[in-house]
Amino acid sequence: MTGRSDWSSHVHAVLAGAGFRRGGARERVIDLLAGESCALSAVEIEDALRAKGRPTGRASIYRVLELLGEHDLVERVEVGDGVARFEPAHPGGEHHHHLVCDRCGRLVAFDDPGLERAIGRLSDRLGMRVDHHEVVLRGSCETCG
Amino acid sequence: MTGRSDWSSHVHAVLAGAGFRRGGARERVIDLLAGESCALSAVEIEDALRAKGRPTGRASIYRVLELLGEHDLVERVEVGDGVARFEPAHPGGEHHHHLVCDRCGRLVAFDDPGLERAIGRLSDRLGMRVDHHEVVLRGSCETCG
DNA sequence: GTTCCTGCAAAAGATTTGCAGTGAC
DNA sequence: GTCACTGCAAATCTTTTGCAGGAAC
Repeated sequence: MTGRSDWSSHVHAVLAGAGFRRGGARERVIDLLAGESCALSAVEIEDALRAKGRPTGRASIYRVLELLGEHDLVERVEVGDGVARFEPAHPGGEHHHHLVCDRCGRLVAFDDPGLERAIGRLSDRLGMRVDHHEVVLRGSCETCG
Repeated sequence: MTGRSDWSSHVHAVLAGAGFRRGGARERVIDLLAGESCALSAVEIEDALRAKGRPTGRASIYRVLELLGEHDLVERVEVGDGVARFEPAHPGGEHHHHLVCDRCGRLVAFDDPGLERAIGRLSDRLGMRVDHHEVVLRGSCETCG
């Protein structure tokens, strides 16, 4: 299992290797994401950073997320409400998917080896290169039951 | 298998049953979607209708899509480019998923019983009510291979 | 000192809403 | 005749871009 500070070090290593400098906004976004296990939108990141006394321009947040995305350091999650969310992408490849509660809007993460196997078999059957996949379930969470 | 005109009749029946009147824009959008097997965005619908000599206000298109969505008559598909796409939702429940080509952006539809079974088992295991699911694969299509 | 990074403000693109006119029932 | 449906225009919301100042190296 890949931990939080591992991800942060990995990110810094990849970006340094690609010749990028460090900067305040970048560090703040990476720090925040490293401490979150589930996906956050750009606005949620902005609000969280402001609440922590580390206000950061929204444009910078989008730029950091774009950069991280280009280097496969974050995973982009869209659940159908018109907002993109981002979460740390771990180099080992382990990942989870999401259930969206239709009543309260909450995002619940889960993983399922059987689902991963089914997608692997499907990729083989399709005969196309499949780099990435995303599964979104829609229903009601435990609280809203 | 549920055919195209079946879907159209189903839509009209559901909407009439819910007390909605008919109107030009609604008919035009329903007609168009009934003849499409894969997902279209609001702008693509607008362009297609204009090309057919049946121009329709974009706001009306969004309103029709919203109405159809509320009645589970269309399925909303988002593949990560910031645009919502819509396709007919068949009452029988049969549906397909999508592969997005990262090179040309093309949307390729597929279905896979094994994947559906895996999702069914997963839903049972989670112990939550799962009404709906969506799978998006990302890779390269046959043409871009 | 050069070049990248940041933040503000403006722009772009998708979607929603307000409102007056038209059409369905 | 009433009330829903439509289309335009304006507003809203998310995300992107331009640019000037500041920071990393």
